[in-house]
Amino acid sequence: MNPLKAHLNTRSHLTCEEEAILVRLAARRERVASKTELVAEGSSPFRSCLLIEGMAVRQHYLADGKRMISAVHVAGDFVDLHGFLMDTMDHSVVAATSCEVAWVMHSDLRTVTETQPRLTRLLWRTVVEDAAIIRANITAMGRLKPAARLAHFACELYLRLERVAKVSDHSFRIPFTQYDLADILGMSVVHLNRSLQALRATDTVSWEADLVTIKDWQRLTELGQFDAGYLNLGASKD
Amino acid sequence: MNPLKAHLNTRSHLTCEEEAILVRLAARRERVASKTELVAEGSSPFRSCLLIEGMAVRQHYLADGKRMISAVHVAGDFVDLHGFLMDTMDHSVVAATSCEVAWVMHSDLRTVTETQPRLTRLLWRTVVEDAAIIRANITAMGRLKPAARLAHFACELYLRLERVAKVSDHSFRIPFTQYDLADILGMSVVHLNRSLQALRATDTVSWEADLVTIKDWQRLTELGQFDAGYLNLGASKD
DNA sequence: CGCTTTATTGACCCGAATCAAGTAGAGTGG
DNA sequence: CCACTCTACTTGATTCGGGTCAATAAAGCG
Repeated sequence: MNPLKAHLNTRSHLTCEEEAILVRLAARRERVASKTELVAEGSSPFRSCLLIEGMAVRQHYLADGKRMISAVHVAGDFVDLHGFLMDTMDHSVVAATSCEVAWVMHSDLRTVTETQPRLTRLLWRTVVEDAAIIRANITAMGRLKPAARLAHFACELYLRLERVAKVSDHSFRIPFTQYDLADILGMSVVHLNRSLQALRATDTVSWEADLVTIKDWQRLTELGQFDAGYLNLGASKD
Repeated sequence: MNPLKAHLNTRSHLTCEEEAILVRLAARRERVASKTELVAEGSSPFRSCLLIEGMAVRQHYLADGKRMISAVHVAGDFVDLHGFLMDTMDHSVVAATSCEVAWVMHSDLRTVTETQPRLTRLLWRTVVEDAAIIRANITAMGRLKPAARLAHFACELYLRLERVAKVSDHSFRIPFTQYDLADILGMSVVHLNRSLQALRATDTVSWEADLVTIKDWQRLTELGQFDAGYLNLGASKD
């Protein structure tokens, strides 16, 4: 339960009652292997997946077999509140590492919306945050050069993982192969590889295998034109 | 009020009480000229903007002066529920045409969340929908060729405008200059122009000035690899 | 009727996809 | 323990898409 609490607590402090409700919601746990499909495309689920531990991606295959990853999720993310409100999923969610997940029944979420307005707003906000993240990625994809996009991606993940205590000593793990990264950033593997080398050459970050270490945050954010504002880590309205 | 009702009614039928509440929420009307900034970047608004009539874009300027448009909004869209839940805006919203807008006080929205769980879910859902749209655009940007992206964009806007009765006889108006379109799709104006010509050459759509007419929906959707699923026009859960 | 904004075209060149090959490490089985 | 295979990463060569620069129409508009 901790990561979601950590996630929500960044903004408003949860009351004891709210914490208790979250714990109860997330009681139904499961550990799944990497590459497990957590939410299938086209499905109409009756429960939503909350990531407790590990990372997952939202992905979509095009008719011509190309894959695009539209979002990356970390511990504490309520991966498919989408499914709670929409009837069918237009994409699938797949575990990128071994993950611990909690399955939250939609009927329980519904009860929350009927009885816990403040908690409802907090959950609603996580969707707004997700949207802000995707929007920032749109901007990055449309207007940044590949190496800058990689820098932006590293900055974003750094802060998101920090919030749930998954970084230590400026280092964190990105469990993606270069094929995954290419599908996240919308480019070819070959070019991704070269862009990654270009990024390494700036000496702002060390990125070997899945271990990423920030060496110069200041310059890295400039490179990626990264402005943390959209992650809204500050105080909340509620 | 009509467009939002039309928008929300596509999924669940609103009760009379809920309709009445929406009408009251949106009582504070204003007409603004094209290019008016409806929501400023960095602001922390106390009210949210509901588009009654016209179109608007979410945009963001990068440090180097480049602009990216991350979303397009049409009549009936609750343009910045974002601001209701987050503390500051990371981008601005600008009218793309002359618009009629309604200003909804956050305090009133808050009351809705405390007393109208079903309406709350419907509003929440509009945010989820927005996210789905942006995600589809990420996929399009990352993996589709420019002409296909234009086709995708036309398909999406067609269905969204149809929902609020803004299309007639397979035609609708896209009030964007080619500079705007370039910033929406993340490419240069010159190339956008050429891609548009390529799209016209397919004879699936007529696109002259701001008037777009679908000539062959079937082929246009194939071209843009457009699958309407993500717009979730079907029945709702609630 | 000038002036600005928008659309279009050509020339040039760099960036990025594709194709193809080679290397390295991890796991498997004889 | 070594050959075999698979996957991930890297590199080079080639081609083509798409950006930039520059110029010209065309169309509003004051």
